[in-house]
Amino acid sequence: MRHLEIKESRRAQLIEATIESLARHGFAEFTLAQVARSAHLSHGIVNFYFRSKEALLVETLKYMAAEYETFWTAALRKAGPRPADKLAAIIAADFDPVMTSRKKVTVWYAFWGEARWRPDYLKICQSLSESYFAETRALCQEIVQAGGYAEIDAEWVARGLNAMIDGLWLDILTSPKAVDRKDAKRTCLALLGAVFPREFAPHLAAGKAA
Amino acid sequence: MRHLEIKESRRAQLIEATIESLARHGFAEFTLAQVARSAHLSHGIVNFYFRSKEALLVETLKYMAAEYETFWTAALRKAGPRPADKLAAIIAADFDPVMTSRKKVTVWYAFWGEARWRPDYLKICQSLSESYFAETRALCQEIVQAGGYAEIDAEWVARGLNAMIDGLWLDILTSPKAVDRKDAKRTCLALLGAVFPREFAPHLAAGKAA
Amino acid sequence: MRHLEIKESRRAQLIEATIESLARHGFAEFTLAQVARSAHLSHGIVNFYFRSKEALLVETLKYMAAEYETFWTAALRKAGPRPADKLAAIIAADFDPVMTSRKKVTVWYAFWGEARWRPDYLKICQSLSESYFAETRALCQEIVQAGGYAEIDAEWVARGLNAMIDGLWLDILTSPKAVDRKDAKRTCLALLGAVFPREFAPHLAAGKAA
Amino acid sequence: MRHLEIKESRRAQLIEATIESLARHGFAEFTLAQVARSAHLSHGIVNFYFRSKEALLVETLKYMAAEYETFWTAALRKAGPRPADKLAAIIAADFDPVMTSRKKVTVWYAFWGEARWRPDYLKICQSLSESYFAETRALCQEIVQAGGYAEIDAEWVARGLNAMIDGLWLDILTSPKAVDRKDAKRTCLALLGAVFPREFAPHLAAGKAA
DNA sequence: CATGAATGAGTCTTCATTCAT
DNA sequence: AATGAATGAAGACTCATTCAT
Repeated sequence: MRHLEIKESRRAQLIEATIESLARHGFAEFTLAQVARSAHLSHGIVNFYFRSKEALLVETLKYMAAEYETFWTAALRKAGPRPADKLAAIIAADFDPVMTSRKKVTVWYAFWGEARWRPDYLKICQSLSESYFAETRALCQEIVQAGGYAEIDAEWVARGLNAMIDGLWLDILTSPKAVDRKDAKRTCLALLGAVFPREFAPHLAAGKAA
Repeated sequence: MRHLEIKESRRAQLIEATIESLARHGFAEFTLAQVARSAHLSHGIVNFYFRSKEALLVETLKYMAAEYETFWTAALRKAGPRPADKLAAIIAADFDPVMTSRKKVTVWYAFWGEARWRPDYLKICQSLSESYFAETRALCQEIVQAGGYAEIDAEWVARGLNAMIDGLWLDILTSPKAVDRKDAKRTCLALLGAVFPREFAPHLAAGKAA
Repeated sequence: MRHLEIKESRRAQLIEATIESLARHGFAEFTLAQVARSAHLSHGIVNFYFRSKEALLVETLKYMAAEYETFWTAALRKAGPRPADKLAAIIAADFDPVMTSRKKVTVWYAFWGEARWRPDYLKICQSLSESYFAETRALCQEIVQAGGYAEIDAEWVARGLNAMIDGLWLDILTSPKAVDRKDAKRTCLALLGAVFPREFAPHLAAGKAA
Repeated sequence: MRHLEIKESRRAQLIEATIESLARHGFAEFTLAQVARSAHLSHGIVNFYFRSKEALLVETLKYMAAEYETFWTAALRKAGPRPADKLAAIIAADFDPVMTSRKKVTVWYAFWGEARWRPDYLKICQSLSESYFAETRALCQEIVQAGGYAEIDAEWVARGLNAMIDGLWLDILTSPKAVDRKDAKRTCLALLGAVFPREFAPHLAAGKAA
């Protein structure tokens, strides 16, 4: 293997270990020693592949953002042609157990928690948020126009939907007994069903049947 | 002043300094030295009033939880008699600039971020969440029954509303330019308006007029 | 009560608390806060009655030295007229449960442990040791001369006896199950019996009978 | 040099520095910073090689116990075949300037001083004491049986001898002008000479000649 | 490439001492 | 005379980072 490949594979290994470590212990107890241990590598290696602890964390966040963006846009492509189907696909993706592992989402929220004070994190998180919001807003607008919901402001529907998804994930993480993925998905669809009854009736029915 | 009063006032002073410190620097850079500096006291004093750093943080969270519960239930009492008015009052309280200062909410989310890994925090946060959820669910159920919305599940409305409020606060904190308190409140009322159109039409109209 | 009397009584109270504290926790965990607590007095009082922590400890040691000297010379006075009786009386005093409480002896050895590095302590301990040694040596010399033990060096008998007493106390303190006061006393008398058989036969017999 | 060797050599270096530090300043002023300074290493290194200050002290004590046991049993092996020779060899070893440096013995008594309150230390000290006592008692018993001293209790002779050695070491440490190694050794032999005159006459004569 | 020893800055915590009340 | 709040120095311990091997 070439040096560059080794380098990339080691970096990936350390990023995975970082995710693992953050998920298991949180930011407060996150140390490079733990990362190294979790990656079954020596203590000093981390500063060899990453300039600093901060750099490792930023790279990890970028890695997760790219991964998330990839899988979310893929879900969109695979969805049916109608905007409602696309919205439903995005929601399904957000609560898909295969794609959004509990571990990953835990780490997402750990980063969100710190982002307030770290411009680096904030920029990455905001950028992801914005593209996600832009997409859902566009879809809502299509429905509003095509469905004759003139009195509805697509902006708030998208805003509210995004907020609800974020909030539900917090519920799943902190009160797993009270809320699970299926509940969360159904709640989001119920919101859309209340706003766009004609377009989301079938999705709602499917959600209940599941 | 009596000793007990001094003691209480110093504790409050240090708790306020803790909130200040957390809001300004986040958990990652939170140190007792900063707290002491922010309270204009010597650093040795903190361990005189609180057994440990952890104890100070837990007391701070308890203090905030009590404060929040107090004003939230007060808002409920002052509200009109109809369930919809009460729900609207709760929402108004959640986004009231006087009651929920940006600083305090910032700190709330800092604690939520850590709560995943700290049973102490988790318990306090969950308990607050649950009583809040129980109240909003009860109000939604009243509306469902009184308003003839037999097909609507009050549980998901309350769950979704709570999640949306949490999510909107995150938006306000991390994207203050994109979302403000007024937007957030209107978005919540729009959700309720979509679900319970008859009861929330007036609130919506008032929200838009504002 | 006069001020001076209060002062003396408080000092005595604090010295007793110091002994208590040292016996219970040793030097390593000895703090003024503990002393105050043990004396049921307020935290700041110690530095009011003693210039410093060190001063309190030195005063405590002096207090114990005076007490010990008093009771040891008293035992000597009460003893029979013959030198062997006097020696036996000293030994009996050294292992008398009423006069040498386990607590006090524990503290004695705590001070001895530190004395190596504290000239203040060393002086007090040495002075006590020396007067004790001088007395026992004189008694041994009397026995040597009166008993016709020309070949015996009274110096080493006294030295050895003193050393044995010290060593036995260490045994009692650290291995209470293996050695008790009675064993210790009998061991000392056995030494004397081996060296001065005629004079100590009766004491030995009494020791065995007891 | 291999890593394991470095590790062992550093640990030994730090243990030696601990002994040095304890001997020079005593327990009361023993700090990790001093140990590091005495070992010419940075202060952070100590916690790299030893989990905690306590662990370093326990390891130091274990190290000294092993060392002492080794040379004491070696002295026994090298001694002549008769029990009296063996006893004399043990005593000689105990006061041998090469084997029991003043520094080491000082530290031994520092540990003994703390042992009352530290189960870890106590166990190590007691275990050493006991094996030493068992050996000397066995030797005394042999002499009693072979020498026809039916009336003598070997147990107290051994107990008294051990106590005397401990006590004499205290004298050497605290009153070096009054007692030295040679005095101490002669005192012990005189005790044995008084108890077992036939066996220890030659040792006594040798002691006086020296 | 990789290791892990070494460093030193930074943090929590304890505690003797001071001092206003 | 007594209290206990307040200070600040000092120590144990952690950990990111560097560097020789």
